[in-house]
Amino acid sequence: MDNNLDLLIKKLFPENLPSPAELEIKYPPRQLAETAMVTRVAPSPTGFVHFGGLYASLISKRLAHQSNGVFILRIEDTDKKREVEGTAELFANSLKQYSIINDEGLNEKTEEKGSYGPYKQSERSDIYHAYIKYLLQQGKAYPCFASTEELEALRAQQENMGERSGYYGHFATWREKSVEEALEALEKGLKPVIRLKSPGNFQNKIMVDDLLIGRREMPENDQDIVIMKTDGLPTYHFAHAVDDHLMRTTHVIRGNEWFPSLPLHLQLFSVLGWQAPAYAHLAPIQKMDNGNKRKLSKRKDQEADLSYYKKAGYPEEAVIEYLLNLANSNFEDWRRENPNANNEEFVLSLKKLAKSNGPLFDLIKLTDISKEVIAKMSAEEVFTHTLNWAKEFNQNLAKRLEADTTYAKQILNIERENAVKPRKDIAKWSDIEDEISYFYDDSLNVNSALKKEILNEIGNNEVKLIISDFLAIYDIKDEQEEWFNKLKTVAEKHGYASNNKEYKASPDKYKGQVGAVAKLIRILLTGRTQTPNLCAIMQVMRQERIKKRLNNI
RNA sequence: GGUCUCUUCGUCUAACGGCUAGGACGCCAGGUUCUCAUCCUGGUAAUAGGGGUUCGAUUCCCCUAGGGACUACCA
Repeated sequence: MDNNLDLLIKKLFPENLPSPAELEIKYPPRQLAETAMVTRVAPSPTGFVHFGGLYASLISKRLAHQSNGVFILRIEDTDKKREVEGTAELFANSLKQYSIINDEGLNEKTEEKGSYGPYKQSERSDIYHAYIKYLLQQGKAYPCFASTEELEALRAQQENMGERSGYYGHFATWREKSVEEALEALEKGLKPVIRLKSPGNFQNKIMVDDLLIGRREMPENDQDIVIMKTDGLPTYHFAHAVDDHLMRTTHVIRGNEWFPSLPLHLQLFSVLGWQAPAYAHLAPIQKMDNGNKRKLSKRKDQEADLSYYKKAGYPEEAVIEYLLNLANSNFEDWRRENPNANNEEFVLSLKKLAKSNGPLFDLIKLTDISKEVIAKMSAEEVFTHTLNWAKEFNQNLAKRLEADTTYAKQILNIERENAVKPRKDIAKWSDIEDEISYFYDDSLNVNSALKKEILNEIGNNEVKLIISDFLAIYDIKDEQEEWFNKLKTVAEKHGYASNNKEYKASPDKYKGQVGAVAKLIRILLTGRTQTPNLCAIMQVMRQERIKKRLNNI
């Protein structure tokens, strides 16, 4: 009997495998302080980076680094059918862009760092096999040759009878089969999966602890779940237990879709004789869809994919601050008290994460945060970010910026570095093109409807007189106050009140007020009725351009 | 169906069982400014419903309703 079991195991795993004891030595407990947290993010490479993945990564990384611990990036590529090549690198790259640097695992150059690897599950087969072999020897796991059709039939039957579906109890037929029967099936060329022989009873209740959800009662796991698929790769559940034990993870932070699997995972740790890590299950970020909330989904929501923010040109910092705000609502209080601090200085608290079922994604809130973030940047920073963005997503803008970088930076500095209250009208780099277009002669619409309108309103001759009077006294070096005084002088000369109060007091005495003259100049100069400070704009535009535009009636 | 979980302004959320349920975003109104973006003032709006326990319930308990997750050889 024992000989036959050995034979079966040898047929299943002919290769030379390390023993569990050897693996314990190879991956020893980490020499870290008691309070240090070892966390990891473990994406499966399916072609894109999910917004929720960034959220979990941010929290995991912050908690690890705040406690002088370790943050790991592990790639869960055990599903060969769904795998999209290059996603692992994409993930590492994206994290890096958002300043979420992992201490161990893959980096953006497809190299690995850290001594607890490999960090790609597809390269850890020997490790998983070692433990599966061990469980088989112990009689805690068994091969199962049930076909997909058989399993489907079983499920249908269970549904008909109103029973819980799954492979458990007396439904788990291969659990009771002899080693000889397994050998026989093997002889026929059938490929088995390996199942856990669950020691659990569904009637038993166990207490599970979650750092966010709290202490909860759940039924024990009694499902003989698959731990190794026919292709020899482990399932998520098994790989999770093995990897997080061997990598000495202390805190597993992941989406709460895993919460129902917690009894199973605790059982796996117990069967393997290991201490389970602490768990924190995060609520997924959701979206309103026909009046119902649902998880952000890749297929339906473009904002689920991280590349959406990149393409639109939201600064990474803004996205991070939005997520920090979702994670800990006191972040915005902290930000108000520390307006210029780096958000890295904010101490993230696991306890303050909301328990609710998941916040709704709010683009308007992100936009607000983004405007604040950009308002604090220097012209140089805005220029660099915009140029980098434009090189990838808007070639024309990139060319324009590079053609005269000094001019571009001057434009971007209007009401920025010298301003008491910097402008807050840019939420993303893609907004810039329109913001600055009228500074460039090839983008100015010289025959705009607005221009015709104002010329009609005031009269061509009158406009010419106003403009020539203004140009006669205007000096490019004029600062705000002087500039405005000159504007008032011209306004008064042509029958406009120099301030609003006077005009309102006796509207009959005037054609209008100084604002009307400003409006005229603004339209001739920019083709718009709404722009930043005109005086600042004119200083940047330079004398020749001003003359040319103002005289082009 | 089964297991689990959640529910406070439109949204994100705060409130040892104890002030008029607080803040932020949005929206609205007023003020400042050459227009806009700002900035300042004010306003709008919530404890899902029903029972208990209690001097007192957003908070504790029960029921109902609704939402979400899981229920694969996917993660």
